[in-house]
Amino acid sequence: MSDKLDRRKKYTRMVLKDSLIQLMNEKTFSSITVKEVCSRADINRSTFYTHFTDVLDLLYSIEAEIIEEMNKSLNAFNFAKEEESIQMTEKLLEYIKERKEIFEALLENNTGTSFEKRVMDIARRCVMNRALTANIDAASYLSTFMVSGAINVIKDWLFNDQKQSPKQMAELISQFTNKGIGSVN
Amino acid sequence: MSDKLDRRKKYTRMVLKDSLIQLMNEKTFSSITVKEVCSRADINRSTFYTHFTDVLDLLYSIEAEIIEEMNKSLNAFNFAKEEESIQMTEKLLEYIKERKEIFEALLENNTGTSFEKRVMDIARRCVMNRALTANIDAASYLSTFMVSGAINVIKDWLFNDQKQSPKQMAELISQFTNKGIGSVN
DNA sequence: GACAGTGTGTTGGATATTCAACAAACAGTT
DNA sequence: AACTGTTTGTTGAATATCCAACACACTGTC
Repeated sequence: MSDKLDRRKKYTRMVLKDSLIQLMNEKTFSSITVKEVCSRADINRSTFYTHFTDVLDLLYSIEAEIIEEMNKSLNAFNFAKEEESIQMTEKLLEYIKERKEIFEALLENNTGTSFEKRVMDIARRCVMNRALTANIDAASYLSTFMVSGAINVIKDWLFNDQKQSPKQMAELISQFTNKGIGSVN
Repeated sequence: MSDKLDRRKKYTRMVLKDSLIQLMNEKTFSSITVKEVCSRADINRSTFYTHFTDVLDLLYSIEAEIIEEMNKSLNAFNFAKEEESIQMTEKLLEYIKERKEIFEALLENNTGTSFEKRVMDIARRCVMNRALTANIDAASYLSTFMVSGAINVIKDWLFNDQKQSPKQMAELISQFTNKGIGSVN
């Protein structure tokens, strides 16, 4: 998209995001203040407000970044050969695992909506984005929704289990679908 | 000193210094360009010139930072108890070791002046600074010059040997002086 | 020698960030 | 209820950085 952002803007947003992710690893989302995020990022508080309205807004922008990243992964996945797909699923799982606390924060901040619904919402938005881009055929469109088939397994692994490595998980999931996370082929 | 620098200035100088140190680990000092330093630091080249005149100037500012750090170490060292001194020497040696490439660059860039002379020059400047601050007695003043007694041992360790750990070196040096790196006590 | 390619300093206007200050909302204390 | 301390948005002027452009010097190549 608008990839021609000023160096300063890029940097400011990056450190603010990093700062929030760090803090989410240390305390609950609702206890994190704007002041705290800024002081850790070493960014003036007034600058924060030129980019984001509040901490939740910042969180959403991180989420948007994740969605973009998942989009790329899913896109690449659908066009990958079968033997590469397990490896790609593994990478996607690693990516999700690293951002576990963000999903937790989104969950915490959306009381009423379940974790599954929330993740599916993100997945749906991925599909929307992908549908808008060209060269998306019906098969790959459908395959994205197949992710939901594995979502409960992933959730369990993410928040309860974690006994398997991302690699092992990727292989496990590939047994349930015919191609990694899910594709109708 | 002027510790009330603008956040932006602090950041800019920091990343430029880091960038140069990184590059010095990869190639010779004289082959490093301003453009290169800036591009790695993700800082506009014109901004570079508002802080430093050229790459050598940047290097000197790193050196100045080191000198300041050595000053602190030496000051603390002179007022430390005997049993703490070896430990402090060890820390100082670790600090020097981490910045080995800077000394090399300074050496490379001062053909004609030997390594020993160069280090002694730095040491002298430390002493000058310390002499300007209050509460420096003759003993601690003198002790700084005692560093030179161990300088050849350190040099050998730094550029040839490196078989001993900083801890072992600190103990070794303490055998040659009566208190760590050197103090008349 | 003409030429293309690259790094150097420098400039001016556009843009982003800082800083200090403010009023307002809120939580906890006495 | 008054008080203290903290966070929140917001403002305006000061400051720093960015960016694009420029002339210049240097290097290697045809």
